[in-house]
Amino acid sequence: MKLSDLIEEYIKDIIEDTDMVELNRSDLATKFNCVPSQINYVIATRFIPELGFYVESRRGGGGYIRIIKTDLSKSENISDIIDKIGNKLSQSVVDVYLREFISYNILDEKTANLIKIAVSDKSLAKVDKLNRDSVRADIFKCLIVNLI
Amino acid sequence: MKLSDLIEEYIKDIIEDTDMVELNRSDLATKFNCVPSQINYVIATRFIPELGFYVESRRGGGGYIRIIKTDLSKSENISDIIDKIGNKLSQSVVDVYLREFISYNILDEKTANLIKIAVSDKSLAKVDKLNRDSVRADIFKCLIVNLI
DNA sequence: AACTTTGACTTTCTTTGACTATTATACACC
DNA sequence: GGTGTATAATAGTCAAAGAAAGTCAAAGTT
Repeated sequence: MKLSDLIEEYIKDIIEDTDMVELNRSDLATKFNCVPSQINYVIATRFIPELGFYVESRRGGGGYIRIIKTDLSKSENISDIIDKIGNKLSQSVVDVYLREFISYNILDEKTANLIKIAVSDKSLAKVDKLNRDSVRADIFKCLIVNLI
Repeated sequence: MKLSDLIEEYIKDIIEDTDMVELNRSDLATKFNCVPSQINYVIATRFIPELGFYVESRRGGGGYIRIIKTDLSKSENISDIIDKIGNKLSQSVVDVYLREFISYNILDEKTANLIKIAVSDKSLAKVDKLNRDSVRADIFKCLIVNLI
């Protein structure tokens, strides 16, 4: 079995109980006798939001990598939805998606409204216009992936 | 290892009751077995005005460092809170706000989590770093205003 | 070709220590 | 007793060193 797979398994075993792990990158690297960046590789390829993982970290003394499992129990094909969304989104297309999600009971109205605000032009006023639709898509997808 | 976190926690424990602490820098440093300036570091990074702390001090004999917490729950209304937030926000400061909002029942956990994701570095990956904290602040404030 | 492993380089956060600034107190002098 | 001055007791500042984690591309595998 591949090293990355072993590391993945190791991490998932820990997460199983509490839906959360806090790793020390270099310790883990030492444990598996690999370079630290291998850990990043494993995380980047296996603990992605599409699979229901949320990752946060801190550098410096006492640093950590924290992986949180967000409950995916509902739909199985979020990644299909995400794929379809693409990497640019106008405000009006967001509305269409949200209405769709509501009608399929994927989201409730309150949540949908919150998302709408988060990705509105008002929220993104400081993002330059050329970039805005792709930032909007990022936030939108991040939210969808983590909410559904 | 995470000395600063310990010191932060220690101070916050004391503040909790009375919304105020008066510290003796060198005693505290001795207690935590560190150099006095570490205390300044902790204060400078964790007890900032954006988070509702006001710090005053005096040197010389009988000197002190006094940290006063200006309670969010005492804010008259949302606009006070928004004002306090300022126009730049790091991810970690967002976390602190969200925890605070939860503890004052201003937000429920689910909503807070959604906001956290909406303004995470992951969502904002395409916003260039110089701008990111101010975009984050915009989205955050927009959401707060519309949710509360 | 796609996936994995490795390593050099970067960025961020923390700890430490030398040096500086301010305030209180003790003591001398009138 | 008031005034000025030295000394001690604090706290502040800043930069260097240390401790993680992140990035990215080259090399290796399948």
